[in-house]
Amino acid sequence: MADEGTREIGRVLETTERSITVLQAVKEMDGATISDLVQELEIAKSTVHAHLSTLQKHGLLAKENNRYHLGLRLFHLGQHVRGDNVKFELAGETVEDLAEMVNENADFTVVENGRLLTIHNSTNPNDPFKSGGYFHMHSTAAGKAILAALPREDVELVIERHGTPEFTEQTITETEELYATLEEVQKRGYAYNDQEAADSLRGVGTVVNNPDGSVFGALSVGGPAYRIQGDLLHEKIPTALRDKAAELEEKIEEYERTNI
Amino acid sequence: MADEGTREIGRVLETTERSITVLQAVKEMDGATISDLVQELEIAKSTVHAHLSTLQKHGLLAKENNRYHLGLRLFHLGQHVRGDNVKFELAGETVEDLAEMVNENADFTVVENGRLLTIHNSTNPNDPFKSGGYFHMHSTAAGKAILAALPREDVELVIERHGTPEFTEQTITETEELYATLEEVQKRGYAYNDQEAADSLRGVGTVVNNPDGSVFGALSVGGPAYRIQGDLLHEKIPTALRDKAAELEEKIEEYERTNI
DNA sequence: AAGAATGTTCGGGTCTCGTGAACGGGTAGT
DNA sequence: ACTACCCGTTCACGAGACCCGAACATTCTT
Repeated sequence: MADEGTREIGRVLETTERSITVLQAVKEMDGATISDLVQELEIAKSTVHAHLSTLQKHGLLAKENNRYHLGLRLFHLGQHVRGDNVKFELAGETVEDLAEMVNENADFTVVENGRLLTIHNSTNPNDPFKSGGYFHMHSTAAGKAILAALPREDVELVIERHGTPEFTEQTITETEELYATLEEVQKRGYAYNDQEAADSLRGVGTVVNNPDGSVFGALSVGGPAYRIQGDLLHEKIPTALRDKAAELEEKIEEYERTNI
Repeated sequence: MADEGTREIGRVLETTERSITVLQAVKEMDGATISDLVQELEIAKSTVHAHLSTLQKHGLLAKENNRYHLGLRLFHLGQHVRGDNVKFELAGETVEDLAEMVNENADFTVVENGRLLTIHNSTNPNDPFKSGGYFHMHSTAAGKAILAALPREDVELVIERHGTPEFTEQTITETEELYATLEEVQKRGYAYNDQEAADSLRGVGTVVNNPDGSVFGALSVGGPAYRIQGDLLHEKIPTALRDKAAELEEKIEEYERTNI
């Protein structure tokens, strides 16, 4: 579950990599025609065509009058990732509980390639942080909670790969300041995000560990700064997070004990 | 959105196809080692290794002590499919409304490669029909509602590709009987599923069309047979479905009018 | 109706993919 | 402790697939 073995991989197939590049480009352009892709990727038209055809044949892309979009099979595969992972299911239940307890939006996130990926969130309809989105770690409560639990060298790797871009005036962009903050987080047991990712948004997050002590992910609660303050921010949410994180870790431990 | 252009595709890249085959196998085996895959796919070990490395490098697969699983990037991509499609978002809202109206589980499904794919469902926690799953069309209310709206030749294609497997004693396995049922559905405006997919489960479904008249997907409501009966089954649910389907079609029409 | 732009098909040269065999690491069993 | 086995990883080479450019088909515009 941890982000293991990410460096130095054996042989790589260039054709498959190219197909993935095309897929990625279609995603980022929110649908594209062949000509769009030829311009964007600077690959011969016939080549792009072949990749698109192949991906379409398998449902990874869908074609709608000469525009290609991500295909529904990707949705199926994506749901499978989450649905067949008991630990994620348990985390989902915890998120729902947590959101109800504090009456604010809650979510569960994991690290993927040095960024935070939202696996579950309590979908108060129309909230901005839908599951499936990536976030930087240095500017979120969940991210800082996780970084504080990782060895220094892993933190360095994350920074090296994604930097510490500034999203608001509050964003921590200096690595020394970040390390200092992480030490505080470590002592406190949970992390704050005070309008560091977006203005007028606050959050609190705490790490969730695997039974073997490695990092599984993080639970966090967030919302508009005018609501997330005072007793709620400093007492109610941290307590709820602590309890629910401990509960989730227990559930995972029990599951692994009985099923492995 | 409709299942267009599925037949006869230009050139196909064998390397990419092989990678997709490996991905698919990992999914179906719910995680696999290299040796598992060698045995299953009958491809040289070094070849499997190269494909796995490539897929892992891009996050499509994840490795956990020599076992490969579907990677989190697939989850990200899958969410993107649904999240960036306004029509799906609108359908999601409709599903929530619908579930609340009738106080039973509701869902929205589309056709993908001749099968039904669940895009949204009203997640009463722990229900069995999570989104992302495939179902046969001949044995579900939503599937029959859609088939009834398609030209005969498309229905034939679906049957040709996936057959009419028998899930319960009630499943319609004879094509002639299916065609007769579809005509009834057409006249009635909605379809029933009386324990045809699983014992003691009933459902009602209706088609949702695009503004141009093509099929977009289907709304359906289902639950245990002891609850889904009498007035609820024959009046309340059909009425709610009709209203909500019409409402959804209007929203889509309005969206396309203002945004295209 | 003619032209422009875009999607699709086709053949050949080059580079990569697939393979079997050898290597290395870890585990179980004696 | 040692060995034998199993599994994952690397390597070199020949066969064959991929990438490209150009020609063809199709759709939309002027």
